Amino acid sequence: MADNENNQNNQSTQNISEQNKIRREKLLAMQEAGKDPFQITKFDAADHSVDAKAKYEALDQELKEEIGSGLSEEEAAEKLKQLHEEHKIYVSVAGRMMLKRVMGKASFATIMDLPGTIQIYVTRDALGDEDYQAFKKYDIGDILGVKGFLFRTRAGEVSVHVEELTLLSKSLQVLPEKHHGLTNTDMRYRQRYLDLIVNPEVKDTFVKRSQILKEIRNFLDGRDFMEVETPILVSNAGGAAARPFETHYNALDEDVKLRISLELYLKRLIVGGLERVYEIGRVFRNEGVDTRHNPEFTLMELYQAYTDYYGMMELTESMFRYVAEKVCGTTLIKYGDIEIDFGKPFERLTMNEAIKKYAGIDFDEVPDDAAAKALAKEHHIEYEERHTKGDIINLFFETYCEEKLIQPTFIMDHPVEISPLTKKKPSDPSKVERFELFINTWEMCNAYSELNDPIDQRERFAAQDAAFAAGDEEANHTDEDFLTALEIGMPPTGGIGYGIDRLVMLLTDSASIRDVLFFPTLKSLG
RNA sequence: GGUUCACUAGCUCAGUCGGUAGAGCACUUGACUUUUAAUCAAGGGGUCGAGAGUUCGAACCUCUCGUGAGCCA
Repeated sequence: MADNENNQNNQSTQNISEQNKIRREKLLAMQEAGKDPFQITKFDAADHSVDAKAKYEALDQELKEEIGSGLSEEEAAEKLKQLHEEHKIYVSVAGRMMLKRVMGKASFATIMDLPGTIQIYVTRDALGDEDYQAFKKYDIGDILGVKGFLFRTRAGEVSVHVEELTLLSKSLQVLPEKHHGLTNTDMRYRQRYLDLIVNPEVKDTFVKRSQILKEIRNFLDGRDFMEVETPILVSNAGGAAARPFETHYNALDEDVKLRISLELYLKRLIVGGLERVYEIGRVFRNEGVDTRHNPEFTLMELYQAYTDYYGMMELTESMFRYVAEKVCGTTLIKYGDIEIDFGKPFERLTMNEAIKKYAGIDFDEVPDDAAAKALAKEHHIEYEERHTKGDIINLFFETYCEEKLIQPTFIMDHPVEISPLTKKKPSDPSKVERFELFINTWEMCNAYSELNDPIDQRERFAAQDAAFAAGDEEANHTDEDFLTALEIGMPPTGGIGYGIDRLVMLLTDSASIRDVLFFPTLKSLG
């Protein structure tokens, strides 16, 4: 603690750059002159940059129509100028100064607000000498509030002719360079606020992320789903194959885990009679980081009573199509060099069909674990001794099929061994009623006809406990309360889990999950 | 976990063979009342990620460590 304070003191007094020192001196001078920007509490930012410009263009169009085509070009231009003088639009805009061009007694600057930027024209004549001199000292990065009227400059840019200018906040740090922005990934992630200021496409991505979530909620609302919230701190983190984070709850003197999925609590709510529920929430998996994994990420799960995985396929397909259409305005999505078509019906393949298609092996003809392992050895696929035929099928799928699945494809009917919470297929109890949706080789969601047989579920939990004992650290553990809920009785139910971050990556053409998380998990500095 | 790459001014980047640390933007001062990366003139700004080693001499070579990115598992 003491060390921390020392470090901070060092930063604020010693390791301060020349430019930052100048900014602090400017602030101090303003404060001593009784013009402390930090004492200002509000500004009536009635207009946004982009709306103001649109308003002017609309008026411009109207006035041109009024003039008609009777006059010569020169006369018409003169008349238009005169009409604009008579119909000034007054605006009040606030934002961060991003560019500044001082030319003696007149200046141009660009200020940026949420939707975009607008140029301001600041003159000594309109502001008076004192305010104009003050403006000349303002820095790029300062927050300004301006009031004035709109006009078009000689170069054609709609700008605010400023009559009143207020410094609303002083920036004491130098912003990154105006053309290249901030490229250092470490700094972009640690100081996302800077990234958002200087790299406009970053803002676009996160605006889109918010729209995606909104449209998912709209879609589910249209199907009578109810949004719910369930515990994040749990004693038994189940519902997925992953290692949990562990922590300690002092008041109960009990170790708890952070949830790795939403499943077991949402199903309890189906037992409770809520019929259609979903949750969009953060889950935590104690695993490494790469371009598609962050230890905390946003999962959506939904459960619908009285339907099965075919119902879930219909819902999934409709939802992806709906969200793409609403957010991107099209169902043809460009991601890097490829184009993904959400408009066409999604392909449906069973896992065994997929392996047959891409590896030429028919696992329906493979009799037992030993035969499966022999095949794995033959194809140089590494497996563990505890693996069964189902696990081997999964390994073959991962090796030969995933990389082929670019366009949206439902992979169905997984082996029972890798699906501990799923109903078996009545026609073939070695398989379950499950699908995963693959797009661009990524697993986008995972859905089941949910297992509602409490006796079968207890056996599956027992198998998971055994797997854990045999070294599978990602295995589930028996959840007695969940079993009690199933014993009370859960209707036949379809359920799905969606990785929201990957969906956002696809729809925003982002190469890494870190580009769709404001603050991705990073190692703390020294 | 393995491996490759990156880390130099506030930011983006050069830096030759190991021989006095460079540019653009930004900053300061001056000129400039319709600019568009405004322009022109002058000036200031560096713990070369950290530490150790080799050397007469290290941003550069070697080792260790830190952070990040990519690839592999």
